[in-house]
Amino acid sequence: MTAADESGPLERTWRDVTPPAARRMLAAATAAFAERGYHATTTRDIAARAGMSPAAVYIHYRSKEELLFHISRIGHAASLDLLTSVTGEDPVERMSAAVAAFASWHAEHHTTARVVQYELGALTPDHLAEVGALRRRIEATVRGMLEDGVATGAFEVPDVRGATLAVLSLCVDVARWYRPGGRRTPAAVGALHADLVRRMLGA
Amino acid sequence: MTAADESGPLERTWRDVTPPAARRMLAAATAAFAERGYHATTTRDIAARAGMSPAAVYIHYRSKEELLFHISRIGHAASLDLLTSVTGEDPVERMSAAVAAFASWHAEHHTTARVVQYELGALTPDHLAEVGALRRRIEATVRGMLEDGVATGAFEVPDVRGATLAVLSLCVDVARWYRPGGRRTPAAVGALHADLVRRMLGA
DNA sequence: GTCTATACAGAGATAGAC
DNA sequence: GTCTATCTCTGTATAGAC
Repeated sequence: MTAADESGPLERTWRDVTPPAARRMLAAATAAFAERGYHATTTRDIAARAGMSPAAVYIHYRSKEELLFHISRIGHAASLDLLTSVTGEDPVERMSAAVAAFASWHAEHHTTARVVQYELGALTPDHLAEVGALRRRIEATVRGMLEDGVATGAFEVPDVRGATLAVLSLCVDVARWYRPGGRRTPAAVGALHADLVRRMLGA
Repeated sequence: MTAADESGPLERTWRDVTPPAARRMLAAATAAFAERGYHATTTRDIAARAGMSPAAVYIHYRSKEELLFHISRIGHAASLDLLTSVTGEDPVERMSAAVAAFASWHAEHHTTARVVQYELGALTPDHLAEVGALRRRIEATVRGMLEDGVATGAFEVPDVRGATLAVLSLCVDVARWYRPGGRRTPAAVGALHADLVRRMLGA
């Protein structure tokens, strides 16, 4: 699949971005930023991947950083949605479902996830603040699930904040090591991590 | 502590690098790469942090990438040393000591660790291959400890390779979120992670 | 070994035609 | 909205004096 191909399931992240040219640019920039990093990527790279001229980048985005910001905001919102849409009576079940979804998202969408997790430093202070608010909600959601389980006695952890950090670490780090076509499918990564987290939390 | 200050314990990583000017440059480059990323760092930044002229970078290093390579190689070797120097009869004790050491290293030396873990993509193919060999030894060392524990029945894990990946994830990701002056000391991070890993492995 | 000065290439962003 | 052409600045690396 090329960066400009929007038909695959991987590109449903940009579904709501219009017009199509802006969406292609976003997908192209995500691929480029994930592969080489924000600062190593040139606006010419992005334009070429999107099949357009170098100047076309600036039709829909004011700057290269604004492109990054949109990717980061949409990516953070998508992963937050994933966590908040988890349901279930049992805290252990909720946590398992959340970890499976979150970890497999970091595998399936490892390009977007890499930009989301590792390019925060390239955002302007204002944009970083906006994304930071989403990140705090993500952390609070996981911590809430953990506290629920501790309250019912389903989890047994000495340090809730530390355990929250560890759960997020396990999932986020998937974006660093995951390679498509490797030993594990995204679903398998999710299942593996859900199991490891259950044990880590003493469920 | 400034980047050029070599007296602190944090700078013992570069102890064996001579002459002193080359060591200062390495420490300055590490600080800059960790703070802003390799590609966002200019050779002028590095030189200024080391208190020298822009051209001084090229007295001891052929290129900016060579500077990165030295940091990466020394950093990888240091963290591998940490793991291989762990001793003890009991596999659980060995794993706990290894995780505590490895995780706390990623906190204490979070600047070096960030360069080591997140700037591999900026290395030339030859340099990446050399560093890759060290990385495989690091992974094999952790996997070996895990297999030892499984053999004696001290650990109970369904997927040894997956668990190895998870143990490394937990430790490596410390370099991403750790901030000095935060809630936890490096030693506390090490202890927390050693405990979480013990439980994750069913010890 | 270190400096000042600078060559050369490449990057982000804009102008103006279509 | 998209293109071609280009402006301007910055960045890596080198030359040559001291």
